[in-house]
Amino acid sequence: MKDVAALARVSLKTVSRVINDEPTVNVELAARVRQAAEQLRYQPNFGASALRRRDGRSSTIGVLLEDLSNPFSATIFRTVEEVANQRSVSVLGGSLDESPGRERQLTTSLSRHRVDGVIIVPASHDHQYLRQEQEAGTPFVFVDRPPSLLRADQVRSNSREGTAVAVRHLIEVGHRRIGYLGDASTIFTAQERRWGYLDALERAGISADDAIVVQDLRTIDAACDTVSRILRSKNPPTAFFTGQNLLTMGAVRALRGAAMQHEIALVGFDDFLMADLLEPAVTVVAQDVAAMGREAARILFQRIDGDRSEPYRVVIPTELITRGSGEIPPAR
Amino acid sequence: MKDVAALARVSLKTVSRVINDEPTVNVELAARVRQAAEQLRYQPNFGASALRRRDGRSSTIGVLLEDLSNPFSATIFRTVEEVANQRSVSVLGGSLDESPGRERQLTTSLSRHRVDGVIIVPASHDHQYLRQEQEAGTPFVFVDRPPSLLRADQVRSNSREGTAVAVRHLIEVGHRRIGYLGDASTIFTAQERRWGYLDALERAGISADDAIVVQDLRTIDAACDTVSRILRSKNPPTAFFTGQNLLTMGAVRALRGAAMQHEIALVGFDDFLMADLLEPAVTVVAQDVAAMGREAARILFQRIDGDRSEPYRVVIPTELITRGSGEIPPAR
DNA sequence: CTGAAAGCGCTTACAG
DNA sequence: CTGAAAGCGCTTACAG
Repeated sequence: MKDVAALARVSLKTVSRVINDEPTVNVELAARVRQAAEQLRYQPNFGASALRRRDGRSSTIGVLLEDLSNPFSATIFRTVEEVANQRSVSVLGGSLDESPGRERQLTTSLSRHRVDGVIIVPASHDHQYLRQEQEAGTPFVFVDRPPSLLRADQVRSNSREGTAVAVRHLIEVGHRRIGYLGDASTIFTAQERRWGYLDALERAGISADDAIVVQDLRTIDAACDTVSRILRSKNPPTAFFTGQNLLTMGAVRALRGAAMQHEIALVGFDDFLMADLLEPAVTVVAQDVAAMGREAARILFQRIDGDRSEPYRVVIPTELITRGSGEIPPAR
Repeated sequence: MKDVAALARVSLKTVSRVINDEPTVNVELAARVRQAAEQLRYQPNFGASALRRRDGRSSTIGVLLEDLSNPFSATIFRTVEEVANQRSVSVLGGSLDESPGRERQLTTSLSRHRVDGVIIVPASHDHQYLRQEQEAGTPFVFVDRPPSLLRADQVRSNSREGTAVAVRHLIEVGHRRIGYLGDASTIFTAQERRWGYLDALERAGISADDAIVVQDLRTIDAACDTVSRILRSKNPPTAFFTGQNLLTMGAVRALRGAAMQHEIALVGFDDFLMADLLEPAVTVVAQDVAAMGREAARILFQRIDGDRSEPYRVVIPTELITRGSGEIPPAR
């Protein structure tokens, strides 16, 4: 900037004015500054500018997700990025892998970078440690899972109702014995979905059987093994509900392995690429992940722009997509 | 920091020493500083520190990808993030969507953030504009596609050879008429794969037929439509090679739609989740995307650490995974 | 409309 | 081992 000022024969302050598009600059001087900046390929230093600025804005936000390499996380990142880019804001991304330790680490790192706001799919269950930062003016928007012991905005799907609808669908097809596979029970949505499953059973007067309700499954292989084991048990279910993408894929694999894919019904939570090309095509409860990301970004920037109202609590509806696997009637 | 110094009754400089783990600090003073920092929940300001530091390091790198929401890009981001986190470096991510304009925009933004280095899957074909930045000390590592008109490190798969191996495989199964579907011909890897296809045909003395070689296909739907159209043509191929994930999925859909999936062979470039669960399971040329990301990150940090040697050119091998669809013999 | 001085939070370079 | 002064690149607050 100093060099630009020298080359354009103006003061530092005038260069600063031109760079920041302040209107009160003589057209001729502005042109001279711009030409000098061009010639020197001057790039303003965001960090230095943020340091002195009144608002201290860094033009950076943070997005902390479960795992950037899974489609859910990646879609959230992408939609947030889209909104951020319209405002020339850059996005720092990080994966928490369900580790509260990493959550602490990465939020600390974001705070040292003085990000203007954070979108987070949290791994921990106690967010009091964010209070200070929040009160200092950094907004946090929680996605997919609510904040614990902290008042903050949240955006999520109606997991419980969505699951209940799906399980009710299986019941309507005639199933009375429905297996359930769920993710780690520490995860909010996993709990919600299990509740939704129990809601639907209860409404139909069916009592749950722990032998066919398995939680804390995290991978395709774990789900595959579990379904295989249950299929070989004394009184196997006639249908399965799987609480997450990978578990659905694992169930597909197990049913296929047992050549039962056309006899045993299956509904999964969350849609996935190729679900419609499997045989049978897989019936799912689809979440609108892009909408979740967009909403979260919208709220975050609203907060950054000064919105100080009560915390928002946005619930995005889910949709049952019937494709075949969920419409297989019970054999008996 | 000022407050911490006041509370600990030491100078600014001493606080700075403690924060940066300089060894020459009295143990007692250090303890007092740490306690004060804890009490005030002091978070050092990376930006301010970078501003004054000799090396000017921001502890941030940039990763510019094609589209964070596709598995290839997401995997690269994830593996880079992994390496960066070990060094407490944060990662700014961005999607270019094959737009040279966005590439300019986002590299400019990264430069204003004074990132310590950039990993990029480029969209443009002229990277001279990065020269100045590069000479000023910001290393760039190109992934999946080489730099143009710029000397820089690159990490990519052996697309051409991998494709040739796959097409040769189809020829060995007995196919002489093999359709080809490729991505936008502006993309380096799309060109490479087409060359690999032509290499294999030539080696077998088969002349290519433009009627069944289609490029510039970008989506599942486009690939599906194209395959459907070709299947209805006068002289359809007995096998297809698809140059990319989405195109493979589109081909699967089209073959399925025509109920030809067990008659017409298919090999796709790049593996995808569920490929092994389709019927028939899909034979693919798999790239080791995680290895590409890891290598790129490794090289980037080596450069950041001062490596000034000649540009690296790393080629990661691909692997043919036979699963069934590629082993279907021609009907005639 | 333009500029000289001060200061953001930190580290450097130096003196003690 | 510790600290007072200067300065990184920028914006603020003020004077002209």
